Amino acid sequence: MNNKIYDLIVELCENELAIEKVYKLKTEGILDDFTISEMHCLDFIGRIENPNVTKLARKMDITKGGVSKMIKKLIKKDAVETYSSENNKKEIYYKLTPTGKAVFLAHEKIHNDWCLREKTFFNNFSDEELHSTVYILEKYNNHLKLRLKEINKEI
Amino acid sequence: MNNKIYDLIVELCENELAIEKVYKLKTEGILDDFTISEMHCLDFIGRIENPNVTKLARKMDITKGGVSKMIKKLIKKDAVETYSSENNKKEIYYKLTPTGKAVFLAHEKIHNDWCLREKTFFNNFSDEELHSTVYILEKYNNHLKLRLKEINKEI
DNA sequence: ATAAAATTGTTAACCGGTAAACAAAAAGGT
DNA sequence: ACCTTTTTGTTTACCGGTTAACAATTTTAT
Repeated sequence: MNNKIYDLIVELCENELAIEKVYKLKTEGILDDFTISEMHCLDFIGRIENPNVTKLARKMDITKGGVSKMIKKLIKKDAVETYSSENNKKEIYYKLTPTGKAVFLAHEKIHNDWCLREKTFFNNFSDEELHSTVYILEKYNNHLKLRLKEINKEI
Repeated sequence: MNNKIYDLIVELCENELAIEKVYKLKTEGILDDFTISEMHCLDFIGRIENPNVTKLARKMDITKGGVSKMIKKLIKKDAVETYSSENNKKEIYYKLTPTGKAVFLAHEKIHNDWCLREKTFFNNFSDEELHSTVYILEKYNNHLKLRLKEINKEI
């Protein structure tokens, strides 16, 4: 039994990845002018307080260089604009333009609809089954986080 | 309860992704000369019967172009060589050189060790908990596969 | 047998992201 | 106040992968 579960988890991740891969093909309207990565970036800009490249890189788990380039594109597409504080001339902050906000909202709606639909799937199971699964998944997530720390320490 | 489980699954995927991201940093020896993607490709070449670009692309779930370029690199690194059949002058097949086999085996060992270690983690749970989780994960994997088919049909 | 259709592998231009080097600005220690 | 260290954002060259167009070969239909 405990042999099967890990394989199922691996398969789960593969399935989620495959779905994310084709997901862009479903978007329409204003979202069609933006890639998934750009939507993702706009999403973070819309949620973080005074976002700059460094904060965004940390939250998005990609490099500063990657964020920097993406922001440039988003500015060119008129979805993002910059602002800065008076007492710090090094940091540059970003905020959504009206276009950016429209993308943010459209993307948020799709995401929420998707999550809702996925969550209702789990109504098919008994409380006991759900409880056990939540228990195991919580433990395994903690385990993975420890593993990640281990690997980072070893380097 | 069924609200929590989907969030845990999302988190699980993020954790697995984060681990895969840093994993390369742990390799040593002959594996150091190859990237994770190259190891992954060698793995498929070692397992598929008469692999050609098309078969590999299908199994690896990437494009033929992507495979074509990667193989070129692997040939240059002397990990892969080509062969062909007499009754088909269009298809090109690939096989591992001794170097490629060495990488294949080293990578396989690391992978097996990792899987084994992960699997033992689930010894910590009761049969009942494991049974429920396996049940739900199996159902959810089927659900995701259906979703994937749906999305592909819509396009 | 031959013409049309499908399949195979390659290439060019691009996308999203990385690593490393860099200049500019800020923070800290003395 | 001054020098050192740290932090910030950008850039360059690259990696892995995609899309679309392409030539070559094979398959299919008639």
